[in-house]
Amino acid sequence: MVTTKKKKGSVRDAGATKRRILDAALKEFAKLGLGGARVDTIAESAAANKGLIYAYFGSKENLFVAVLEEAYLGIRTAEQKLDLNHLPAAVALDTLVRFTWEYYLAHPEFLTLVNSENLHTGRHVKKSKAIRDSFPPMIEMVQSILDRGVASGDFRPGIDPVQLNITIAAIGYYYLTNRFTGSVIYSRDFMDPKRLEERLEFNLETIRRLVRV
Amino acid sequence: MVTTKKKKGSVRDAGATKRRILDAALKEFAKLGLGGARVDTIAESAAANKGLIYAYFGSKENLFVAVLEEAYLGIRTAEQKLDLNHLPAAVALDTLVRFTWEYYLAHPEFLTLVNSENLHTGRHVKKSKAIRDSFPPMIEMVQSILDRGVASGDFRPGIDPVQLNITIAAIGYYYLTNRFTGSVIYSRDFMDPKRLEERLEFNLETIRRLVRV
Amino acid sequence: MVTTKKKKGSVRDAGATKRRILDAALKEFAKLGLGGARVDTIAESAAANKGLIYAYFGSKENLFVAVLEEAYLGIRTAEQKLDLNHLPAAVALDTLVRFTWEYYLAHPEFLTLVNSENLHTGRHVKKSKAIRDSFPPMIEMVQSILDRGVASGDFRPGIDPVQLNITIAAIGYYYLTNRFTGSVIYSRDFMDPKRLEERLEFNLETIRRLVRV
Amino acid sequence: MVTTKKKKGSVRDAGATKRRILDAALKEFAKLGLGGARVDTIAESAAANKGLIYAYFGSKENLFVAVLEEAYLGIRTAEQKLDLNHLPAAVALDTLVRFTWEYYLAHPEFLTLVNSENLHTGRHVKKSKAIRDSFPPMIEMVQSILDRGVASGDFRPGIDPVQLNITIAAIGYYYLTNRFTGSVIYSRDFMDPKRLEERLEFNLETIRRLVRV
DNA sequence: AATGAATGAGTGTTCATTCAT
DNA sequence: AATGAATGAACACTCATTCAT
Repeated sequence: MVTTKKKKGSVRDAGATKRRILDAALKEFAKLGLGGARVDTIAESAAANKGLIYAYFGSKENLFVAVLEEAYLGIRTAEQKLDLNHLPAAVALDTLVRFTWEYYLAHPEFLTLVNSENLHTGRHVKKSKAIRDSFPPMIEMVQSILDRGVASGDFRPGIDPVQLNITIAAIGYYYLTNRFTGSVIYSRDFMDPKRLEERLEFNLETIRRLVRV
Repeated sequence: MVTTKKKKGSVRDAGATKRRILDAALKEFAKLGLGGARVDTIAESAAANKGLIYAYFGSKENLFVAVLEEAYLGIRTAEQKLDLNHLPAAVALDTLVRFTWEYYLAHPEFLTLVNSENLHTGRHVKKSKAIRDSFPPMIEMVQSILDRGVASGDFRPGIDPVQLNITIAAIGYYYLTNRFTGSVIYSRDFMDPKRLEERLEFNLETIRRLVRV
Repeated sequence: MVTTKKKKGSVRDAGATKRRILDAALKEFAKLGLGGARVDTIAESAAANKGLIYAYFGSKENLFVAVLEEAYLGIRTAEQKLDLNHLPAAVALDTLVRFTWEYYLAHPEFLTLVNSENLHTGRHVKKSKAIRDSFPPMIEMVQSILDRGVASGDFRPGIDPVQLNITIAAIGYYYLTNRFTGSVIYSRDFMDPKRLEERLEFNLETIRRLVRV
Repeated sequence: MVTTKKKKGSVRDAGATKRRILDAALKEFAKLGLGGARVDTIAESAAANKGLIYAYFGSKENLFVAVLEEAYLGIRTAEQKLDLNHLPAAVALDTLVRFTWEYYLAHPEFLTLVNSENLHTGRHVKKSKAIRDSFPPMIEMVQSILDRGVASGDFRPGIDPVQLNITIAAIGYYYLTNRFTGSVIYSRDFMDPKRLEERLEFNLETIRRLVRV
């Protein structure tokens, strides 16, 4: 039996090629934004042909949407795995704050992608039903944590889960995306491990105080 | 008799032309970032010749630095005018939180500029001594508010003014820069006046709770 | 049935396109020098897209180096074909003088290219190992002619082959590159066939007298 | 009596300003050729305003003509001062060869200017009656040297003074304008004092042998 | 499925020249 | 006589996209 001949690493495997393109695109878009990213660079670092990008995704912009979608689904999926509903409210909230921080730290591309998308007025996110659909469950989960905390007497009532969620994101996100200007302006290395630990603690305290009675 | 007006607004006044260029550049950079901004567009909307941009600023990048510098000094100057040292600590802190929020709301360009600068790893901010020098006094001011609050028994001790400041910025900044994705994702109009008011209140509460004993 | 011809001469043949670019570039650089040459003009007269020039050569300057290299190797190759080592010394030297003259006449681009390169202080020639390596064999050949001439009693000893070579080049080169100012200044048409013939004879005599005992 | 007020070194002295412009232009044109020269650079290094260049010379090209004219007249004037008619033919000819070499060495700008003018097909030289008129006397002088040499039995008859003159120029000019490519190609420093001396001797020998009986 | 040659509309930047003062 | 602000036409180079093979 004859096996199909290969060239380079490209195995005439549409799925694998698509995967490599998405990975390369994520890196490129994360590093340079939608406008700054170069299709040539993506093709090269995906060890794929430029034409394939157009065959599979149609345009640079569509590729960006695909990448953005994967990024949003990535964080949502990881979040769901936390299984916060089985934890006491206070622990669940701490876990969420910690998870958010650590996810951002491990996936700085996510932050740049979201920034880039907002620079472009959210034009692409609007198109993606997958992204829009991924959020309500998350809000519900936060709501449920809040409800349980109120029931247990640990949390004060009346907290808007959306506002809370935005704040949890904000205090991690801002520190990390603005780490470059921050490091210069405040004369501290924002990425020093000690500093990162310190920031996480500060954020945990911020959220604990925000919800407690 | 009326003095003869020249075509466009250009009256062979270098200062005025520079001003128009800076204003136009701020808008363009804010809307599209450093990479996405077009020198042609800036020239056109400044009613200035493209060559003049190069005569006065040397390069698109230098122009960005000039704009960035103005933007940073703008917020710093406005902040100083608050004269927070003459207010009771709790009032001063509320004022700072409110000011930060309102400044961001009134100057959304500032946020995009900072985002763009961070996309470019803070390369330009490093070059500007004016920007670096503008921050220490601000930190001192926050420190002084904290000190007074601790002295009056209103605030708990041991709060890092830098972390506090970052958090004050974060909870406003994040909501506003990510208003486009936010509006889609959370299915609410982030810019609705009611929502804005609500967010400001939430932020005030967040910071009050963070510092109190 | 006739095979369908593509528009222009571009048949998606990288080699052919490169060739056309080099040919067009040679003409343009020869006519206007490195600084005066226009990439657009080269692209147009090569019936190639401007982008391809950059894809293949990287920059205008690199293209110039490629052209310069071809030009130098062209004259060196033609010289080698003369096979002077099998001729009596005096004949060989006459042949070299005549060849040099005729090559310059047939390839005036070579002269302009070298002038342009010297205006740019030889910056590009330094980079090209191919050019540097092409000269030593030529000097050896001239040396060998001189040796044979001395051995046969026709030439005087002690002549530096490099100085001789420079002089052979000089008396042809100068007349031809400066033919425009020369024609005006000396009120004669430097390119008149009679005049050219006359100059060649004068040069032959100059070199014969220079080497004879 | 009131003396006119001055600003900088600019004395509101049309003559002096013109002089400074011409000097600066000579340097710039010599270094970069007509095409490569920058009007701004000339203005700056002449400590003159760009507008003045246009007021005095009309255009960059006219300025080039003025510079070219001065350069040609400069060498012609220096040549006349040699007063070769009072010297024995052989000495006069040696003196001319030596003078030509030394003038080129001391005024490398002259060579670049002439090269640039030939790149532009002698367009400007044609316009200058002053340049055209300066040559016939020189040819007559060479003719007279040749005549005296023939009469004294030192030189052979029938030598064309124009061809001789071209050769005298060529053997110096070529070596010097092509000193950059030459140094690379022949692996010797063409500007080393020893080498220069050696070349002059070689040239003197070349011309002596060319004219002798 | 995959390649790489080819395209055209930009993009930042430069520069000779003009003109109001 | 002198200045410097202003202009517009280039210019080298880039890049998303298309297409023949």
